[in-house]
Amino acid sequence: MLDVMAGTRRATIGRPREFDVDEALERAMRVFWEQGYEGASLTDLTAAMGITRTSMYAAFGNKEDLFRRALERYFAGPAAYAERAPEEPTAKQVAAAFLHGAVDTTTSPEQPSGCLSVQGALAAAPADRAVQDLLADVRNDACARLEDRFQRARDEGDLPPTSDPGLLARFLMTVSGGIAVQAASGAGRDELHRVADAALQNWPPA
Amino acid sequence: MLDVMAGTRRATIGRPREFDVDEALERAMRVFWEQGYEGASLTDLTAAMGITRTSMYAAFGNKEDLFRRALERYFAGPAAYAERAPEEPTAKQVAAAFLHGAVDTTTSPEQPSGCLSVQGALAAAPADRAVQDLLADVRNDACARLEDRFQRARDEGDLPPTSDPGLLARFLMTVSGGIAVQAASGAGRDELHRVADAALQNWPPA
DNA sequence: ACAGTTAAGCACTGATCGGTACAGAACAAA
DNA sequence: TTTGTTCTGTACCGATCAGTGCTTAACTGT
Repeated sequence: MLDVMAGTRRATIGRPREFDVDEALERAMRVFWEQGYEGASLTDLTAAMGITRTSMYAAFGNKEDLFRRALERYFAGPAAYAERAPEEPTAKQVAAAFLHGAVDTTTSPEQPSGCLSVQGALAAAPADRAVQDLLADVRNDACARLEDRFQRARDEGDLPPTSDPGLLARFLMTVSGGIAVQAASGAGRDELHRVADAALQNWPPA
Repeated sequence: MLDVMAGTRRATIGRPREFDVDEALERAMRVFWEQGYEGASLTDLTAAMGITRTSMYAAFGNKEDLFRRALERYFAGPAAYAERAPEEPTAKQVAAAFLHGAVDTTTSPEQPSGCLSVQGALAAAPADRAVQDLLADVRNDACARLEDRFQRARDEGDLPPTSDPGLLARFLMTVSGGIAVQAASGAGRDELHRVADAALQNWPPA
């Protein structure tokens, strides 16, 4: 039997869902963001989502799957700066967009402090290795994107030939991770913007 | 009744302890270091310490007290660089000792990767607020010590009058926190030393 | 020998963890 | 109305959490 409808939204048969999946996912994302993967219990999550455990399992699979979806939403929304920064026209602008974007996202007054992927990564019980590996992949991808971008910048003369694209990328990842830690510890937005500026002060000239 | 013996070691009456408190504390510290405060269960801890739950409670109080003791041991031992760095003769040497010390401690092949106080801080269930506050105090103390040191350096002409001691201190805390995140994610020691050098490259001249 | 004191070890507590069985409710197709 | 399908809510599962009661063991002082 050919499944010609694969990928299309099937006509609604059965009882219709009574909650908004997107809205529920948004709220779950915030709980994970505030409490980390392990710190967020299903009771916390479903209470914030406004649905029962059963509905959550039916809609998202399990806690790990829910976290995956929440993480996707995080990088598509609040943390989109990480993927957009490499599109800036110059290497220095890429770096500035990356760091200042990190500050804005981790210190937004309307959102939890800190970074979902950093919070999640450091709550490290060996049991949740799958989640840790997922987060490690996300971070490595971001680092690789920056490195590729700086490699291109060097090829184009936007960075000096002596510069090290991998080191520059790792440096930005390190500072942005530190910004997330500081933000989670309560550091202020203005202060962290100044820290970001300080980190960018010795950026290689074009 | 005057307790003239207060503070002195009472003669050993009763059954003698069969384990070395220091050794047990060292092993507990490593478990907290690897797994964070919440991630380290009493089963994990006591198994590593080689004692029963009962003995742990009798000797240390409870899990939170044990963590406090482990944290003290951490900053007296593996993370002593944080308190020793301000003793360096120049501001730049202070900064270098702080960052490279962070790299050495968080990437030691003989010890867990990352930083105990960062790992513990970001596993944030609201229930353990006492532990989070404790770790926030520790971090703020370290930042204040650096700031005082750089203030003195500026007064002594070791830093230019235009430099901002608070910003320099916060910058170092941010980078060292980022180093801890990178180390926990598996970044290599040599690579992080290069990142530390990059962060120190634009340090204000004397 | 005996009382007093402290530690060790087993078995247990109530609470909470992630996850689920089951029954009823709400829809589409027949 | 009946049947099939999907969602909702309750009430529960075994496992694990931090923490303890109680007995027994090992020591000191008398």
